[in-house]
Amino acid sequence: MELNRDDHLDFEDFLVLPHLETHKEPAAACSSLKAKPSITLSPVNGSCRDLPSNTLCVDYMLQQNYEGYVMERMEGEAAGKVKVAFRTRSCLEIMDDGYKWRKYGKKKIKNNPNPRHYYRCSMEGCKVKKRVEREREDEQFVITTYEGKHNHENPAAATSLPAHQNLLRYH
DNA sequence: CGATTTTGACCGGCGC
DNA sequence: GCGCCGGTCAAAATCG
Repeated sequence: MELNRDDHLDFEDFLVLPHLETHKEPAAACSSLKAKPSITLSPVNGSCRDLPSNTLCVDYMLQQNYEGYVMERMEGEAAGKVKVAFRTRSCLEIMDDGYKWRKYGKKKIKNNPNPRHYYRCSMEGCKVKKRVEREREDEQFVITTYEGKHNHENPAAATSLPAHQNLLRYH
């Protein structure tokens, strides 16, 4: 099963509101996060060519914080679900993406001194999962993975603007 | 007092 | 079959 570039729309189902100005970052360590993010998608480059066929790598620019993300279409029982992983330069591991998350696990992963955190969407009946871990080699990067699709609106988007308008607002 | 976090236990898949 | 590894459970602690 192949993915195509239009599937990037699913990304917005997970990370609707990258309003980093609410993160209260320590000013000295995270000055690069102060600017409001803008989002553009650029063409896939060659850096991800070893990925299996059910994954798609897309470059993603969040102003001064470079992102790359990988989408994977699940097979078997989880068929139809999409997994999205991306890398963030951030000194905080929890980013406010507009959804409410309940933590359900923490695990030390082999070859990584930093623990991995497991979250589930706390909305009733919503099975979306998220995991967050800091990269081993470069501690300034955080890897976030979303799995599944929300069965409800983003609560933050519902109280203000539709999701795509929230994105536009920061351009 | 309800919701969430913490934390070790538990469990299932996989390689040997 | 066994042990490692990553993911989840669940009871107790903590939070608001």
